[in-house]
Amino acid sequence: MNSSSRFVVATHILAGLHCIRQVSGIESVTSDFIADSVNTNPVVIRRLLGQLKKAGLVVSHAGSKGGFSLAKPTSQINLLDVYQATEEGALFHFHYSEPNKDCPIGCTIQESLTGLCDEAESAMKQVLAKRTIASLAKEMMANPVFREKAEAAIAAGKAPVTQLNLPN
Amino acid sequence: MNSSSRFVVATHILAGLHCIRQVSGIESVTSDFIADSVNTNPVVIRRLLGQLKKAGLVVSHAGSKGGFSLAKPTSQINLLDVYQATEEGALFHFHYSEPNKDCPIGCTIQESLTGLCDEAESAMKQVLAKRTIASLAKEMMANPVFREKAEAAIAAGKAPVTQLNLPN
DNA sequence: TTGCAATGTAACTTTTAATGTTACATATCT
DNA sequence: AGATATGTAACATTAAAAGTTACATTGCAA
Repeated sequence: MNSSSRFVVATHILAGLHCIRQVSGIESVTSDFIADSVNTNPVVIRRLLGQLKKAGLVVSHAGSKGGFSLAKPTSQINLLDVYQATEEGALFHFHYSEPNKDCPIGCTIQESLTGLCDEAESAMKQVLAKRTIASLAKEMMANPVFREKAEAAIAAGKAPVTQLNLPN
Repeated sequence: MNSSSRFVVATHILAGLHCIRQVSGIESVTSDFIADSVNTNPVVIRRLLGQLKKAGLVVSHAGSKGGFSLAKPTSQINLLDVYQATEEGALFHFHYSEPNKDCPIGCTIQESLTGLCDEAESAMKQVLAKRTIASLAKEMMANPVFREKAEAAIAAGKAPVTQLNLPN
């Protein structure tokens, strides 16, 4: 099977860009700022955002006042887009060392299993395709914890704004 | 995401036990024999079969003339059983280092994403649940390559039998 | 036009999980 | 008793992900 947390982190970032824009009006965010939220190294973030950029989900601006911003409306970005942009290869790993070429079982299992594995992977992807970043971010901002943490950040002077643009 | 080829290898083994019994009448197979088909080390096989044994899919017999055999009809073993027995943990990995506890996004993304990831994982599992080892093995034995390799193994004196019990 | 603040990326290190290997205690058949 | 298995601990190897350092490049702005 495939192995990484890139999909989850990328989703975190994209939903974050949406929330920040909604709440503060800020469009462009640096890799340092994001790394602080995700709790990792800025280079890791830039690498990941490089993949999202290739996929047309974000744009970047180098230099002073630079950063990353969303390339299109988040209602047009679904979680399968994010998955495809960040995770590579098939979900199910076949053997590292090929099965014995003289064995009737080893020689036929692969063909028979591949179809089923593909089908299982597709079923998983169909679920991801049904949900957008916009919908996810909306749910997050409706969570009371969101307002609470955002207000705490402002009170601590750690937010780039002093006013929250959140309903009610 | 989760990462291993254990599910695929375990499926290989179980389908193999079915095919061997069907073709030759042999019920019990050693880890050495299996390792040769899978092209790996016998200890790796014994470890994996230990998991299948815990799950009630195979039984083992120590000592001379020992080996592994199926614990129940392969029509009663589906691929989800195999998956659950061999792969552990959730399909989607959340961050290794927890997101920043003061960040409104980091604190809310997890709750919102978990539901979706669970749903995607379930969709994948439902596909696996629909297919049995019996059905998979039947398809493999219907593959012309199966007969071809099996006859070659007999001709080379590498098979434990001299006659194939295959239709036609 | 100089300096600062950002991305882009190469090179390297660290960490983790899977897999492979060796060794040996234990079980069981003949 | 001896041969042939499993069971499993301990360790080695490999591969992928993630983290880190360093620096070239870009672009804004005083």
